[in-house]
Amino acid sequence: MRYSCQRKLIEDILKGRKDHPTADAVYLSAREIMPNISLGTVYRNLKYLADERVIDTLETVDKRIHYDGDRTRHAHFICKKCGKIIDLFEPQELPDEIKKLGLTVSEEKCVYYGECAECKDKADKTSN
Amino acid sequence: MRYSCQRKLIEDILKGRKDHPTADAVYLSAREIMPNISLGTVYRNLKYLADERVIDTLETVDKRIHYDGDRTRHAHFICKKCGKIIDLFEPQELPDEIKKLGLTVSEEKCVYYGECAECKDKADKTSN
DNA sequence: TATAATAATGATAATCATTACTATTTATTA
DNA sequence: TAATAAATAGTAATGATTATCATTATTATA
Repeated sequence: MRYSCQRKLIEDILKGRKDHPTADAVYLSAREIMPNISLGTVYRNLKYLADERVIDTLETVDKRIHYDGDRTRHAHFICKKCGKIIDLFEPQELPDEIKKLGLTVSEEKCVYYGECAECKDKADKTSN
Repeated sequence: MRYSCQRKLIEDILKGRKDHPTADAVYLSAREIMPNISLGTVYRNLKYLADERVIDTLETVDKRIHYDGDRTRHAHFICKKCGKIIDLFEPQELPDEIKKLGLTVSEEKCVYYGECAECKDKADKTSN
């Protein structure tokens, strides 16, 4: 593994933020520091880092890949109204069927969709 | 909601199978019965049925939408080796944080990735 | 039942996120 | 330092999904 400054930058950007940016968002951040980094390099390295399990990916209904620099085991909640993604760190047990069916889990991707507290408040206010 | 024969066919196809086909696979099945149905119609109706919550969608690392005619609450396991998708019907509890953070969940999409029993067996045999 | 209103279709073009390609640059190794 | 290999920037290609639009089918209503 050859660590180019571009790859380092991309990893640092992702590790340094707590949200779940798409490749495009990472590209925008990267260009602030390295103005002529190319989008292809960002994609290539995000893919590379994900393959190497340095970062995680999050597949959502928006059909864009969201990247997650936090590899501690956690689930996600996505608000269908505002799009906000919330981390859920409390550990969950694996379904019993996993063991029964002889499956080996290497990755968990639990995503819950619904309405966040803020959007619920807003909805309540406007209905009065 | 106007129920065209195409929409009915697409719903029936999905309800009639236990796998998780992509739009393309549904299109192939549909053409066997209605040879000049268009791919656009298949996409349009799958989207429509998903929006109406008649069917479910499954977003995976392959970046294609998989459709699921079974709307009973269940999780999925995807084998990284053979790509097989296995339904996990045993109910799981929602993370406690959902309640604590005041979130309302309308949809759950839990996907586990790993190795299925068959692929594990094959790997064991070849290593001997 | 005929008609008006409108929703859905088939065919095709457009979109857009992601990947592949290629000449060039950069890093590593001998 | 030269040879080897990997990574980059820039750009073209890919491929799943959507949008468009003229035409057809479905539903409601007179």
